[in-house]
Amino acid sequence: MAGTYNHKLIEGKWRKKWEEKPVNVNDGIRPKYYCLDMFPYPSGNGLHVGHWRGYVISDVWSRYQLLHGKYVIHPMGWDAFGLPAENYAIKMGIHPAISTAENVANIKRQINEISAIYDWDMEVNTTDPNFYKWTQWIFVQMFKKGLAYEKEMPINWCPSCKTGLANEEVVDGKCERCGSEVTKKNLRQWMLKITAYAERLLADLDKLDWPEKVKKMQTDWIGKSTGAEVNFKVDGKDSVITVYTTRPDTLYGATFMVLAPEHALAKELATKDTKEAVEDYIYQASMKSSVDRLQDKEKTGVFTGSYAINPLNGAKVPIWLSDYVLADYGTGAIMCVPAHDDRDFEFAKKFDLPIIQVISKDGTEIKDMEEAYTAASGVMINSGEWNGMESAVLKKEAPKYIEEKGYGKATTNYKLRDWVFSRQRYWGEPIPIVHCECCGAVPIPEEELPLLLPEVDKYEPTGTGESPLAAIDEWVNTTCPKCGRPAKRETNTMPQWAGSSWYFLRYVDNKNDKELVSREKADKYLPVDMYIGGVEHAVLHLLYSRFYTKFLYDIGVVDFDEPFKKLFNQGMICGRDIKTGLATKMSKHLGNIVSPDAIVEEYGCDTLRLYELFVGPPELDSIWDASGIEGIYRFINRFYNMVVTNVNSGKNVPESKELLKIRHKMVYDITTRLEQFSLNTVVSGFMEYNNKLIDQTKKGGVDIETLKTMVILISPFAPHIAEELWEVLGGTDSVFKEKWPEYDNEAMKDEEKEIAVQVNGKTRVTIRISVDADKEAVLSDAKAALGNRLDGLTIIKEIYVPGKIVNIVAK
RNA sequence: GCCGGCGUGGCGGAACUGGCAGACGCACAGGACUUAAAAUCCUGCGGGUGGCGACACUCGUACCGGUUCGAUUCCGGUCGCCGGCACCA
Repeated sequence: MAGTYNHKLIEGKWRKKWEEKPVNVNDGIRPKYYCLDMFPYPSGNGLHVGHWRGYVISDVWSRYQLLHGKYVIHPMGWDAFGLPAENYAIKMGIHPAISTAENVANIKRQINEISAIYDWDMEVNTTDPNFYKWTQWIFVQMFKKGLAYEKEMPINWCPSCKTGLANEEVVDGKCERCGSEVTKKNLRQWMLKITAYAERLLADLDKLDWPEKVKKMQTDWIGKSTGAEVNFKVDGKDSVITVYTTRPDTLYGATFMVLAPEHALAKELATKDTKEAVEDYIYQASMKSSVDRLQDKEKTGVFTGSYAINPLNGAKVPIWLSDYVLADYGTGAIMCVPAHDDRDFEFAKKFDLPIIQVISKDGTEIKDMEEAYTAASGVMINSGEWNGMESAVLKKEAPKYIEEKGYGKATTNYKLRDWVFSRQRYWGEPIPIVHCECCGAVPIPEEELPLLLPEVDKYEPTGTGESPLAAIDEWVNTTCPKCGRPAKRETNTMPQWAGSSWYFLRYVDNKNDKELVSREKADKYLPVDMYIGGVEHAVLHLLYSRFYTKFLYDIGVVDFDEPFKKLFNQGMICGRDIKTGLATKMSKHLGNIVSPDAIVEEYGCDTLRLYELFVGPPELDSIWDASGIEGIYRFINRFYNMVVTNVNSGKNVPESKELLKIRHKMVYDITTRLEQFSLNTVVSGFMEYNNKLIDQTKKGGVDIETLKTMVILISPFAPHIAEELWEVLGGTDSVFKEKWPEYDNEAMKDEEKEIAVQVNGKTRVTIRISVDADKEAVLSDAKAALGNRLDGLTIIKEIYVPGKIVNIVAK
């Protein structure tokens, strides 16, 4: 009987049948369920087993929804703009469109090996003009609403990629993509005003069924703080300096003020004596890269020679410049309270500035402070009319007070910055703008979209801050759509995020040439119910997509303002570093990429699907260890043989109480584990129940209904063998036309149970009890089972937790 | 530095709201079948002590302590690893 399972025959047979007759079709009646994968970048390296895992997880979930009577929207597409294809073009002289198409074909072949229920009629590709037409259209809408604007500014510049980067793309002062140190460069940039949505992006996180970790990362990234802006007059001048503080309660403790070197007033605050030093400091600061600025541990600064007046008490405080104050956050100027802020304390110590304590633990002043007192609560001292107040209370009331007195106003600030949206590279969506001397920046009329990416001779970035498009005169020179006079095209392209920020909307209406998505289809099929992908997109892609969706909601394209209701982040599959043996990311460079192709060939798709899940909890990183595959393959064989043996025996075993109990428990276990996304334990559950049913087979056989139930349960995980066995069990149509089984608590109940009997918390024996036995009966059984173990002990307490445990406390 | 998460056999990992720690699988060992091997099937498999023996006792979920009849689970502290943020006033 053994060895009759043939994965090649079975998988080939069902793949063909599904192709002829898909199992997931839209009949217009079933409710929709949208289960989305983060679409891949079509890399030349192809897929490795780590990519597979995410796609297996989403397919299991999709098929599970299918078995709940849903029409599952489960599409796939390609995030195909971006640097690797362009770098390859520079090296090999092959047009990115060609290498991208080759890579797409290869990866599509690999994805089909998964046998997921992807609907390829919905396929999208961000580099397809029919797709990027709408990426450009969104940009034009944003421009019209004032959300896309130009700005000359120092931006993060990667000297290796020769392009500007968004803040989010700079990691530890280095380029997220290539690891080069990021410098600053003054360039005219297109910006998207994501800050206009900061509050909504923050508040609406509450609506989402997302991992807390991701919500927290977004919360931190948005970085909301509340406080007050306070106006300080400059002594002897007309100027006013506004500072932002989250601790207006400490205003009496402000002993100096610091401005960012880039602050507009920095130069004019200098006096005759300080002019040279001040200008030198400003120059030095402008030369520093962001990395230098971060790495300087020691604080630097220079006194301007001017003083500011504290509006509250009229105190004269010196004004300093220092690069520890950021120019682009708050007002670029701060009041310094060294007694209660670590950074101000350090600065005060270094430059010997006064320290005044205004919050105290118990009303007394600390003598010779050695570090700032940063505790959030305490009693106010040295603070005039505020003395004796609780600082936490004052912190809340002070902004109002400051506003009433006319010293400033209550303010909210966000760390989130506007999004640097232009890239000086070739392989991206051209920004659909024309620069006209008379009319300024003019968007290309919507009916002229898409603005096609032209052919170029050289893909190489110029390095001057202009994209290769700038070299194509006949493309650059055009006429103004508004006044018709000669004008020049914008030559920057969009970042890779542009397409991925909205692609999920397009799948459901990918051939529409009138609209981005019809409102009818959007209402019917969107938004995404479940989004599955890696945690590396926790801020970038997921924040941008939320921003785009909110914008499209505001202009009436869609009727929802959050794109992804539920999010699941799968862990990475790591390889081992060949030298050190340590777990590490799979990479071509390390030569430790495991391709799924050979595994599918040898063991089959079902085995690999199950193994991908069995390696560990889906949300955690796992290390790939090929030796475990054998175990799954053995399990599939045993399962196949178990079912076939029972069918061939011709016994037609009736469903006994025992079999019924196994069946219902099995449905309960598998369903609850699956609902909790504990997919590794679902697989081990299949093994457990298979072992039980093998026992039953030996004892006399298993009834058909139980076999059918197990086949349905396993079908989302191992669809080919499930279909095959469904047919063996007499099914005439696909197993995916069935309903997910339900369990009955009554049928699952045990009449008898084995429980542990403990003495002083240590298990001594186990006894079998009837579930509805009363406490006395159980305790007397337990004592009898313990026998002479209680001899010489005095029983202090007897505990029986019904159906669980007996514990006798004795001395 | 701040904020999260984690730490269980030789290995991957289980253990639902505190209730028999180590499910399931890998590796390993022994046995059956076979002329033999592979495959398959059966048995064992955290450490220690005692016993020919079924077994008994004991330690054990990073470490120290606490709460509890009972702690891998809850609380406090220490160490280690991983992730996020990092002069945001």
